[in-house]
Amino acid sequence: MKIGNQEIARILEDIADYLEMQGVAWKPAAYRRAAGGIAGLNQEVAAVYGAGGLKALMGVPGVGEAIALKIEELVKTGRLKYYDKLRKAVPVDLAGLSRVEGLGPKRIYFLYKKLKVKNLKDLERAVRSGKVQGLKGFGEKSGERIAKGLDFAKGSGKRFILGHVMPELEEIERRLRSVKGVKKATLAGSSRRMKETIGDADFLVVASDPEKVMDAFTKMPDVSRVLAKGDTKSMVRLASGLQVDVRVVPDGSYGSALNYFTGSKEHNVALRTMAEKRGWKLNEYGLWRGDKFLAGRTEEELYKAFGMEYVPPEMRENRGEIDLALAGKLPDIIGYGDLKGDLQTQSEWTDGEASIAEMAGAAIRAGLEYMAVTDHTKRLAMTHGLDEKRLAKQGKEIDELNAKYRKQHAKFRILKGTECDILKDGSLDLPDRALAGLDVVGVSVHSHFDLPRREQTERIIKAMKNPNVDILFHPTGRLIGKRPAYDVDMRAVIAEAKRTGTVLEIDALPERADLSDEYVRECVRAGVKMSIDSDAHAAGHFGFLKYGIAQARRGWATRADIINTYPLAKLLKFLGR
DNA sequence: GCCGTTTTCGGCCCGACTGTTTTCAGTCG
Repeated sequence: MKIGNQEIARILEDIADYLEMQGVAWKPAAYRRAAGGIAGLNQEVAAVYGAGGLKALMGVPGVGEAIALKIEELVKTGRLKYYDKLRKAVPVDLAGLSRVEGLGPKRIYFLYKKLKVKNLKDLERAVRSGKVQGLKGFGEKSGERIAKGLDFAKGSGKRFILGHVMPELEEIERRLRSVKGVKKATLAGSSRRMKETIGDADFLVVASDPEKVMDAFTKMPDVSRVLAKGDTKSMVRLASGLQVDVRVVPDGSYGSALNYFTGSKEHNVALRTMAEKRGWKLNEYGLWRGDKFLAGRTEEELYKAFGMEYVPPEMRENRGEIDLALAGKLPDIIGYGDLKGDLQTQSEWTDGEASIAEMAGAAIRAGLEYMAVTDHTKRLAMTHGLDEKRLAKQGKEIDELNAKYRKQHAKFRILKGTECDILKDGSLDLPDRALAGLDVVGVSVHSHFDLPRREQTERIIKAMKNPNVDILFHPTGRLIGKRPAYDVDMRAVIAEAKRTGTVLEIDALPERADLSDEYVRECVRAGVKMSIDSDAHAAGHFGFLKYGIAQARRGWATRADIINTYPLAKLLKFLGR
């Protein structure tokens, strides 16, 4: 009965598609905006409605009276008569069919009318039997394209985790830069904004010979299909399934094009609206007053022309950054080189792959000054979690390593820590006397993910109240694409963190990215400190830290908000050690 | 259907690419 935000957003998207089939103007866009507004909410729609009724629903971006009434019906009854009626008239699997490349609402409707295609299975049959080819508007190529799109749609249509695809994207950037005649080549789009997941990737190129760029791009070894190849724009699908686009733009428009293709769409729309209000025009070719070019060679120039501070890509979501940039009051967000240490790492003492010495070596190479060893505790038997005795033994090994660093006059220091399990009742997996002897105590949930919200929240809060506890690791427990966050009242957790001085972690492991950017924002607002940790289980994992920093930047965190930007002495003082 | 320092009407981003179009529709980003 209880209906979630994603479900409501999906229904609104479906309604948009149905309206588009009928050729209705503007409404589809309105429903899609509302769906976006719902999907981006940090709170359950049902809770919003419960607290403030219709009025509160209308406060959601893109939701007006008519859509608020529909949401009310959905929340109250779990159904929507208007939607049921649309669906009955054209009973097709919209979500499935629209994942097929080249199929939008109009063609889905057409195929339903002509061939009674309702889902991917029907479509496959229709294409195989050659019924699609020859229909008005569908030729040989269309049939081929749909057949190929089908294979892909059946498998996925999913989003990609940033940290998983970034190495390949960086490689493509290098390749593009090495093409003869290329002056500039840059990753744009959501991956430049460092969103935790991306749907596709965009590159922008300035080149004297665009054709060469297109040839090189479409012939890269990891390209599985060329979706389009033109003079200024090409699109390919990689073997991984990721779609990558490249555009060649004139040098004089590089900044405005980069801005345009970096997005977000919402940020760009706000900029464009601002331009229009001043009687200017902004597009991917530049900022114009009539025929006069005002700016656009670089992004810096563009923002300056608006009288704004430069807005870092990670902040471009139209969540208030534009007003702050206009006022010259953008926060000085943390930079990619600002971390001095890492406060969550695992070693071969439990489920890590490397010895403490090897991990420390990698941390030093990553430019860090300290690293906490935080192996699991005994409750996680499958990782050979540490009990009090083994923890003490591990402490000796760390003392010896630190003594060696001191002798070598190395600045590096290993901190004794733990990732102590929070048990079902909120008590901890190690006795207080063991925790008291450590430099840094992290706690986390690894079991009983399905407790009811109140119980889960109270469990976590109880652990935070233990005076030995410094950090709550991966606070919501989500694994992107695999497991949702456990049901926990994060507002209450953040409030408790403020009260107890508990640090909330931004776990940088790409599939965790936990806290999310929205929660980082709330912590910044609440004055709750955070740490950015790699959760490294191997020497190569310190590279994840940059994704954690990105998440912090997307949440507008400054160095002061992140405790492992502090030099060691200041950190130890903060931890009360 | 939404929204508002052009506010209760009249706008709403629009350019590129593809296929099959004889001048443009559909899709995508």
